[in-house]
Amino acid sequence: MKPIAESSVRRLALYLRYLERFEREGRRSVASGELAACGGTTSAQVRKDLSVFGSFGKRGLGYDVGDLAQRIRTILGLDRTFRVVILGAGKIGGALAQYHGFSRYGFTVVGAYDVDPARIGQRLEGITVRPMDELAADAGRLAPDIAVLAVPASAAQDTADRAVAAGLRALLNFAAATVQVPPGIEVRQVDMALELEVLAYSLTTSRAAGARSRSA
Amino acid sequence: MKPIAESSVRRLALYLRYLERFEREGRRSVASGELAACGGTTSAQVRKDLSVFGSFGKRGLGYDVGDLAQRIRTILGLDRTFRVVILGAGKIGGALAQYHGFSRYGFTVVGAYDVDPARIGQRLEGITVRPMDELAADAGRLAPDIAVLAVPASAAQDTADRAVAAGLRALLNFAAATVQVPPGIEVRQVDMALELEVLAYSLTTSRAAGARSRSA
DNA sequence: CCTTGTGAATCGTTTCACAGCC
DNA sequence: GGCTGTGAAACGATTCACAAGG
Repeated sequence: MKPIAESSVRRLALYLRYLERFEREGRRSVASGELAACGGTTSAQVRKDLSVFGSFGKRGLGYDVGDLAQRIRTILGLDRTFRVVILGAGKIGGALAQYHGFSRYGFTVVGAYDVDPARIGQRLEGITVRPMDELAADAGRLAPDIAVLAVPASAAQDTADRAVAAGLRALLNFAAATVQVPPGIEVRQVDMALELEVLAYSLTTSRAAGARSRSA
Repeated sequence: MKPIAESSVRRLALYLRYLERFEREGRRSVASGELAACGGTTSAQVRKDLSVFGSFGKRGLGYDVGDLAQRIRTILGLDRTFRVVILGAGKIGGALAQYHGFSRYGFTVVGAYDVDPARIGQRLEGITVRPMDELAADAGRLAPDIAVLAVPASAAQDTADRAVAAGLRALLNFAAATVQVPPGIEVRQVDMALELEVLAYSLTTSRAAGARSRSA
């Protein structure tokens, strides 16, 4: 199975989200143009994204909602549940633990860890915060797939190292610091400060320009 | 001033972050290759990014740390403070309000709003939560630049509409829902569920592949 | 007729390679 | 010698446009 471009993966995941809404609404079929409108792209893009994996649509009619949703789940490997540990039980970690979208999209929080003794033993949404030092020992039992880093920037690299040492191969890093990991480990950065800076830039430029961007 | 590619803006903001660290450490000069290593890119990329705006470096020597930092601040418009309102005072909104990175990068939280009467009047890090209905009325006094949406996906569109009605032109949306805005309004999406799904995809594929990605 | 699936054309970004300069 | 600045080449992604099929 050839590697798909990340931008394509993102869009597919987004299509899936809308397909699931359509499923709940009882819709039967959907055209590429409608999916495109939801995700802010074009119908040709939707069809290209899908065409890599085969021909799922019916010409003149569109795609079967349920069928396409299931196919995308299979393509993306989202037809199973993923086990998540939260590293850092501060405000952000706590907020993430209770985030409802987690379970909705097939992710289960199976553990929470912190280095601060004051936080160890606290309960976050039914999960007891455990000492960070126990992460590697717990990993065998918990079998986590993904670590979410919710620690200060200064602790990000150390926490990433611990996660990797515990056998985790996918990290979602909320800290405003790039972390270095060995090859084969996947890291995604969610950097709020950076997003704000990009917004700030667009504010400073578009003031005059009057922004002729499409309404999407 | 011509519009720079978003990918370039992101990298510039990242270079700035590392330059500021170098400044604190008392470093005088830096070569493109070093900045590249920090941000996981190449020296040629760094030089291309900068060359759009002029020639700031000295051949054979590199860039002056303080000078380059200041130039990037000017380019990105980050040489002033931006005023942020937080819309949604739940767990996520609360966590964002206390996020220290905010002030560190030149963003000040000037207000917090919620529709839930139970949350109105609560204090978040020195900010009193106000009724969402008052947002438009407060906007003149607070002069907010950016709205951070920390509401459930189901409320995202309504909240975005309120923000736009209140005169905000830049939104950072943490809800797992795409929002539609009029042209000229900038929206950035921080979608944790989507990031997790991308990670999940990489887990399902790379298992066998053995990932020959660069160590960055 | 409407909508898919897809090769070809276009567009933008990244990488290469080297001349120019300190 | 070492590193910048930059045109040219390579690459990748998006858009176009149309043939094919329900």
